[in-house]
Amino acid sequence: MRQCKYTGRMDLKQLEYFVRVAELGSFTRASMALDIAQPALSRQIRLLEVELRQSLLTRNGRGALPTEAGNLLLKHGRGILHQVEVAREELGAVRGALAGRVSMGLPPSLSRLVTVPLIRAFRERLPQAHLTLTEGFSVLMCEGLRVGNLDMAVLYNAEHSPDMEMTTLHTEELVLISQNAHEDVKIGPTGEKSYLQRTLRRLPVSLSEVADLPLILPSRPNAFRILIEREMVAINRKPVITLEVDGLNAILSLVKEGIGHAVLPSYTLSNFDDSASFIRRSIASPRIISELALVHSSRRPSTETQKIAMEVIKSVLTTAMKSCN
Amino acid sequence: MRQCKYTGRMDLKQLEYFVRVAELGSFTRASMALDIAQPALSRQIRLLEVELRQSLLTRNGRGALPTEAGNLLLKHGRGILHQVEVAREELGAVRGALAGRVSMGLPPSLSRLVTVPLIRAFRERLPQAHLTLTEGFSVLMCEGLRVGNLDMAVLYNAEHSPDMEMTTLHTEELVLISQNAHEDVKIGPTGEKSYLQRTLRRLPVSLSEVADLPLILPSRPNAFRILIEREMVAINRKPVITLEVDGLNAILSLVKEGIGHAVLPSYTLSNFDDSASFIRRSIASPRIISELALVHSSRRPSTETQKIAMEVIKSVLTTAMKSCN
DNA sequence: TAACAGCTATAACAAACTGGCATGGCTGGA
DNA sequence: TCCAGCCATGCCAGTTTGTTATAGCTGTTA
Repeated sequence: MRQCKYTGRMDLKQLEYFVRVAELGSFTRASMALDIAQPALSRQIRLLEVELRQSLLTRNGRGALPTEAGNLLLKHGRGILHQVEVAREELGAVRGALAGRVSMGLPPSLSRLVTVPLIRAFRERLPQAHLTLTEGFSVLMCEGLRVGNLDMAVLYNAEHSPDMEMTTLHTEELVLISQNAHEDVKIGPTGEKSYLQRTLRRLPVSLSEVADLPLILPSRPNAFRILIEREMVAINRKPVITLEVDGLNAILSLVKEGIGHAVLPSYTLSNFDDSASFIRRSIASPRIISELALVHSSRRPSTETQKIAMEVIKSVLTTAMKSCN
Repeated sequence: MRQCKYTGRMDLKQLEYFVRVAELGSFTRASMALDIAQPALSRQIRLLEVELRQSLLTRNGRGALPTEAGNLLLKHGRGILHQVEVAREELGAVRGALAGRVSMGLPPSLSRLVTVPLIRAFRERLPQAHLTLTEGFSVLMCEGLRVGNLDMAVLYNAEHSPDMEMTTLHTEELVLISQNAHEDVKIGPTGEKSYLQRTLRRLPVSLSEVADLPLILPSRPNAFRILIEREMVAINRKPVITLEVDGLNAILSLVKEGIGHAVLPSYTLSNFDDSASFIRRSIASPRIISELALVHSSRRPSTETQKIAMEVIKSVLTTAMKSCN
């Protein structure tokens, strides 16, 4: 007669309810969105809290906000629900052609370069499918992959992990990007005007020379930043960081003003409209190699649609890279 | 009365059941493993098949094998269940260990006194948590609290506000701090050498007397400055301000040189290395009471970690105050 | 081939779960 | 101080889930 061994296994329904409440910040609004009565919501959330033995939302007179634990569950909950959605769609895909949803993460440095061709190629190859592009920094992307929010992501210098499967898409060396100074040159301590004016445009510099220049770098834990610092340490130097700026456009604007130099993959200039304002010099001895990889979870199966999406992003990136060296 | 808009949202329970049956290749064995009756399993699987509109298992006389769709769902189901497990584990971890981050603001006058014991106590009580200490003046702290930069702050004479919740930590009267003049005394217009040398060390002065002395005060809107001026106005006097200096060390250095006198809580001397160089006199009639309060936003909910952090800062401050009167 | 052994499906019933409605209490704002 | 908005609680009804008993099917074996 007894029916339940464990009363209250966390339920997809509860998870969905919780995510909605947390997102809308209110039981009442969520109850309207979910089209159920508010007390039912209150109870389901309460049950979830009881099962997990901690409160997930702090209620106040004007709504509810997630607690720390709540935020954690929110992340995972979104991921889980996304996966369920993917599974359901793939199972239903027998009838339709290649429908389904793919959520993909891209680093901001690539977004301008590949977003449009990517979406175009995607539309062509998988017209029935639904693509979600998310732009963000590596840390966020990894998190998204881990909890299941993202199906795949393009990352710089991703670390190997048993949970993640990765394919290298492209390797590129970082270059020194400086102001293209027409008149007065005050680029760095070593900059003699005539020297610069004549040969700067293509002359490789050593990393040690770069260490003398005032740099504008993204703040940690940005992948480029870490890479540069690591290489500098290897030659017993430290970068002179004039400014920490996150955001490529901002960095390049500052470089254009002559505030400092940047060290980036050269194609990032294609994010910027007037690449004539800049000088690119390759960095030799040692070269700084940045690796671009496509990463996806090895714990979760890829749907057919996702496999094709991976092919698409690969080919788009390859051609995009070729077109701008 | 109607309860279900969509009857049969694929359920984690169903998913788990299905995975077990598929893995064990038998309803009966799975029913034993799951510790439920076999007919219950049969029905749940059937419901799943109905919802997904395809059969997932081919039953034969000796058990059941997954169909093609079944294998697909098996892969996805395993991934989803794994993710749920991860989520549950992480939430359990949060519950046990108090992780989280706390950012706390301190007035500069306290920093030297409490920073080290505070961090030590914090490490001990909340080893998992991340503490950010910010030192700054009241105005900045208030702003930080308002915009959410800071979770809590220790402030002098904070004004009450509906948005802020405050607990008084300590009340202390301000004292007159002067140069400990061994030889030539030129402390003030009223300073007779013999008088000072004999009784200065403990003799209370009246506020009116203080109003005659040349003072070194912080510039407005410093909390002490405002407090002193307010009290002076109350007795119809105005302070004689020789210098406006922000920064305790600077003020005390100047006092040590005999440039003027300072009016501060007596424990501020512990910021300074050689307190022997100074004379402290309490100020009587009226006493100037400075109130130290712990303030945090009443808009935002406090996490458990933050609550504990508040306890920690309270106790650290209390013991620190006791140790230097 | 017929009986058997093992497995799954169905039926009937009980307990529990979920949702709806009415209501109460709290909080924040006018 | 009152009012409006929001969440919690109590209670009821419909549905779901599990249990037991039993029937039907399949492959094996005598």
